[in-house]
Amino acid sequence: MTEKRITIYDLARQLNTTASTVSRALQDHPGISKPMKEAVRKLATKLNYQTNYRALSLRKGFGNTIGILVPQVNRNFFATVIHGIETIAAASGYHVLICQSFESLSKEKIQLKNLLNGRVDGLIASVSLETKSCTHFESFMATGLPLVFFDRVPDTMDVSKITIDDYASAYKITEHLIANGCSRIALFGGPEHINIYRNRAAGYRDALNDNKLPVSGELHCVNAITRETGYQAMAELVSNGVAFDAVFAAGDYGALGAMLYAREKRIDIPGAVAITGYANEPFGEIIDPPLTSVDQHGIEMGRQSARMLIEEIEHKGESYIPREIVLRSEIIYRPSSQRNG
Amino acid sequence: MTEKRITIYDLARQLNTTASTVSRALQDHPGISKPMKEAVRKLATKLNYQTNYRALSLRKGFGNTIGILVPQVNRNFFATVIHGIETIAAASGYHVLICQSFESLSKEKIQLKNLLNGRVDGLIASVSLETKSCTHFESFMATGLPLVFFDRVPDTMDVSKITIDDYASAYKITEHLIANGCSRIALFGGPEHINIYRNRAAGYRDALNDNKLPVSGELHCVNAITRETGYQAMAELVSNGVAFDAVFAAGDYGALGAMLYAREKRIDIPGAVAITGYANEPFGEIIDPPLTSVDQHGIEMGRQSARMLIEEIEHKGESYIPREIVLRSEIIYRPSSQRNG
DNA sequence: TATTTTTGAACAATCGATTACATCATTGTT
DNA sequence: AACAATGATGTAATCGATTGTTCAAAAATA
Repeated sequence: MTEKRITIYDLARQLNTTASTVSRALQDHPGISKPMKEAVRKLATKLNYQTNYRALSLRKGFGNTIGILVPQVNRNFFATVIHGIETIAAASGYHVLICQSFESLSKEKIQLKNLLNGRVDGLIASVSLETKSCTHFESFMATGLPLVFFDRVPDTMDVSKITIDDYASAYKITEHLIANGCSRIALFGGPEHINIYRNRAAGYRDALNDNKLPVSGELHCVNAITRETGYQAMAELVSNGVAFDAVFAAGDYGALGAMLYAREKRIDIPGAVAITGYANEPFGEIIDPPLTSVDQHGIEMGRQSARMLIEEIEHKGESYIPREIVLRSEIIYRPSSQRNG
Repeated sequence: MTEKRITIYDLARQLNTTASTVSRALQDHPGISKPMKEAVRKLATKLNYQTNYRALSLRKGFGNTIGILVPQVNRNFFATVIHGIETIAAASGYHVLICQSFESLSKEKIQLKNLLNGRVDGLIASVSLETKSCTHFESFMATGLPLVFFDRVPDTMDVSKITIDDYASAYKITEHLIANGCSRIALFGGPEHINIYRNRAAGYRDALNDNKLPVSGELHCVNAITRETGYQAMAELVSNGVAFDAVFAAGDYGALGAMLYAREKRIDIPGAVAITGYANEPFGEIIDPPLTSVDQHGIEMGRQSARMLIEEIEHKGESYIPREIVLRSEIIYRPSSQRNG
């Protein structure tokens, strides 16, 4: 059952030569004669020799593997980013190791510890909702491993980051609601220690201010980015008798909760309440009415993250100046927010 | 910048002892004195020593890592199974390495090659849609690494497998459609070299036969499991003037395509055409009308897969008899298929 | 033919851990 | 006082690859 793995020593023995010769032959080293190379290769394929990654990476000190740490893979945005990373990684000869924090700080820390034990040569990460302090990421960096953040990035750290224009798109989508006749726009926000939610909230507020609309506290639902909290936030607005004619949700799932509540209570969308989301999850196109949202160009974000990280990995030793890239997002206008159309 | 990693040799040098003592101290070996253990541990934490996974796994011959190879992580079912696997893996001290085939045979082969190079101690897999022959999985097994398949499993291979009762649930859901007055039920199938689609189709056919309903070729849409192909299949049925009053889709995305076509053409669901899906993707609850589907208990499937694999890993050497587990699925009845109700 | 150059392959160190075995000092036994 | 038992470390081999150095034989040159 447990058949031994073939090693270069096995090959060497059968060919009456040494492991070093076998190793060089397999690498097409110039110092090895043609017939020897032939013989080695032939035997290697015959015995289905596979180079032992563990030995190789120990010897070389790197393993051509990049780690990805995301809150959840079961979100279209993250899955898409991963896809983008994989295309670039594969093209550059890197493998990808995916880990999830499930939005939990403690799990994030555990995953990070595993990763830096020599499993990866660099990391692409997006922090969990619970992550306020980043000491664990700092000790990851202290080991000298390159790190690139995307989307949810800690702003206290001096690392490469890639984000989208959260502020600008939130501003723009809020103005879109205003243009559609909304003046009392509720904000379904997320934890503001996370850059994206802070920036989206800021864009929303500034758009209101610039349009001479009041920013009201009762319209600010602090934690409403899941389906459940979105539903609840909507329910509370209604039951508290708060007057509002739109919801700007900082995430699609919060918007979904709002829509489901509206459906249940027969609140007309967008007639009574216009709704917009954020992330352009696929269900937004399916739901009735289809949901206006912001596409974050996940594939591109993934590609750029991977390129940055690989560059850092391959220039290791030379001091690398962290870069920050901000991608332009795209607002996808759908019926949930358009009153005249 | 590139700060050297601390090794046990560094610790030994600073403590005027040897690496073996340090190693033993860190493992709480009984032969090491208390004060020495204390000193080692203190220095280790002070210098933030991390054991080198590459060296460790080379030495030990295993790395406490299990690989997962799935078509896509961006499917609720697969993401859920992965979650289930992770819970068990974490509890047993294993890490998880996730890879995607993106439904492509060639990518599946590449991922598999990477995995067997000593990166994992065992693999949990579900094959891609393109996978007809399994020689690549056989050569994975030939290296002696344990392998467990779930859901989409090759029936030619003698390995542990975990599936759900596709046949039974398809039979039952077809009878449900019949009970709702449907007699001309279209089958939106998938490639029948994949066990699950073959079994679902068989359950459908047998239910029709047992209820004395004809199995008509024109109602069998061979490849309709994506949103696009589902849409197209529906369009073709209609444009070919085929009489049908229900769709049993072997996958939720095929059902989604059908529903979107129906929505576009104002075909009443379930009045004119009743529709059922398979996999219980979350959008099924959101879409209007909500979609009847089959829940596959992904978490449980993941848990059991992980348990089986870990057991095989830890009993390596002893010859292991492959097991097959069939889980009971659950039909989630929703309005898309209920005419009286 | 004697000497130098080239060629092809062997030798041995290394990566960072673990672990069987050897060694030494101490304590206990008779 | 002689000897065994114990406890605490050190020595060295090992996992499977890579690679700088060495070395012998063959080829080229004088």
